[in-house]
Amino acid sequence: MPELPEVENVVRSLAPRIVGRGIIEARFLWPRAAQGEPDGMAELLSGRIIRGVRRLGKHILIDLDVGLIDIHLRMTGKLLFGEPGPYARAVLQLDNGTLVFDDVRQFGYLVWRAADPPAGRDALAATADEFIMLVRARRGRIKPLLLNQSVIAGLGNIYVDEALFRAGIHPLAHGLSRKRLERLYQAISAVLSEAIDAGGSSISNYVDAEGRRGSFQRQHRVYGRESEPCLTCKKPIRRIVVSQRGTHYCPRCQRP
DNA sequence: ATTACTACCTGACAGC
DNA sequence: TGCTGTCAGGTAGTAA
Repeated sequence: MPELPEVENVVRSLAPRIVGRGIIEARFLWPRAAQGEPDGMAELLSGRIIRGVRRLGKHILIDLDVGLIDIHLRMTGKLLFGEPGPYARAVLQLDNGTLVFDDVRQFGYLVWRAADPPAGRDALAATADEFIMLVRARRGRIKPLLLNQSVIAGLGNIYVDEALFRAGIHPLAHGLSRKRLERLYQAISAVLSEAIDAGGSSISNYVDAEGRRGSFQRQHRVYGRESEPCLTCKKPIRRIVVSQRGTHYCPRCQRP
């Protein structure tokens, strides 16, 4: 579920409670959350000191005195303080409390790594020139390209649809001009920073590490608005499938 | 390089 | 109340 703005809010809510703390013990309640190495991971994590926490694309990276923890929430992962519930997959006992990795669908993971995971250029960190170069080096349709984390990291289904709408670009467009890519870059930067400021989008169950929901879902212009009137031209928003993902766009405002 | 399809999972919701 | 099918903020693997 979480994309860049949600992960950013998780990181910000995590920082004041975990940076500088020690990890007393790590327990994996679901071995696959440790990518099949629960004992080894628990061993590597216990006794470590947390030096910092940051975001890379959709990854949460917790820097330790030795290596780091790489957490990916995938669709339903959450990090929460407090007692583990029925969907707890891993528990970090810190010297000041308990951090629980919760994940209904069990797609996410929490693993120790010696160094950062591979990732494309972070969508918020990229400059306009970098963004344009990266996109122009590829041939395919714009939506699948923006979803490809090894090119630009952080965008997911909601924010791609929202950014393409704001830029007036059809999700299947390709070979875009420099001018249209500049407009797309501005749209991406704007939608991501507005969403971060709104605490992210909580459509069903996203919450940050303090359990707070976001409110950006109220500012979605196309995502989840199939058949509703376009906020610009009143034409009904259309839903198609692109890359096996529900894709929302305005057939009048977004031309190929 | 790009696309298409399957798989990993559970839960919410619509329609019968 | 079921039951069935569809959908979901993601990504890996495999094949064409």
